[in-house]
Amino acid sequence: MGMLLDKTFYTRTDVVQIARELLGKVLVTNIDGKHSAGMIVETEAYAGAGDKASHAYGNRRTRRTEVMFAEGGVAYVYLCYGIHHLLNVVTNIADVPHAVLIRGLEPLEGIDVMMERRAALVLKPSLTAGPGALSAAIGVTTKLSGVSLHGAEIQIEDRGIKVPGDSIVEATRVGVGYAAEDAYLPYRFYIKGNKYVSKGKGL
DNA sequence: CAAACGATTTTCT
DNA sequence: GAAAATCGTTTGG
Repeated sequence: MGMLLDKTFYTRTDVVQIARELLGKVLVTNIDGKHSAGMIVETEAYAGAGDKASHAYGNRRTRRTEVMFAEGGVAYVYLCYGIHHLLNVVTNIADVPHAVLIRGLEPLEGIDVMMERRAALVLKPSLTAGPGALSAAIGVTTKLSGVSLHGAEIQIEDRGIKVPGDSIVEATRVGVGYAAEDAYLPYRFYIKGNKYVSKGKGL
């Protein structure tokens, strides 16, 4: 219980496989002195240089995307629409900008903290269903971009939760229609029937 | 230096 | 179902 994922989990080269394996893992944060944790139920892979949907397509290297070029095992947090913080897990070896977007989380611990951060009155799936929503709930902001997943603020644990293969659904990514043919790649994974899976936009 | 846009969510009609 | 909110990053002049 509570086994931190080894660094070698993140430095593997198959980002799609990592995205699939992250389902059922537990994302833990300790931010502003507040603890919260939730099970990952939805992810999307972003395959760097060859993926038009990735910020790092064509090895585009800027101050923002620099974090993705780091060795796997750090967080990449991006601000979208000036409002939402999206949490990604950087994978692969250094200089290969692969990442996995965490899109859905099932609350396990610190639910009161999450609700407080989201100003929610009742616990409902929308608390953590969706990348911007879950980031807000667990206190992740762009200030945490680049921090290690083995550090104090953010960790990902394996608590022995097993996700049966037939409960994993493979699908196309959400909100990346601008990526042309790459928008149809089966890079999205989620746990079948889980209430905390985002609906996405065009489903 | 100025302008356009987005890996989304919420709210209103 | 449609539109607004809102600002850092990127791109062009």
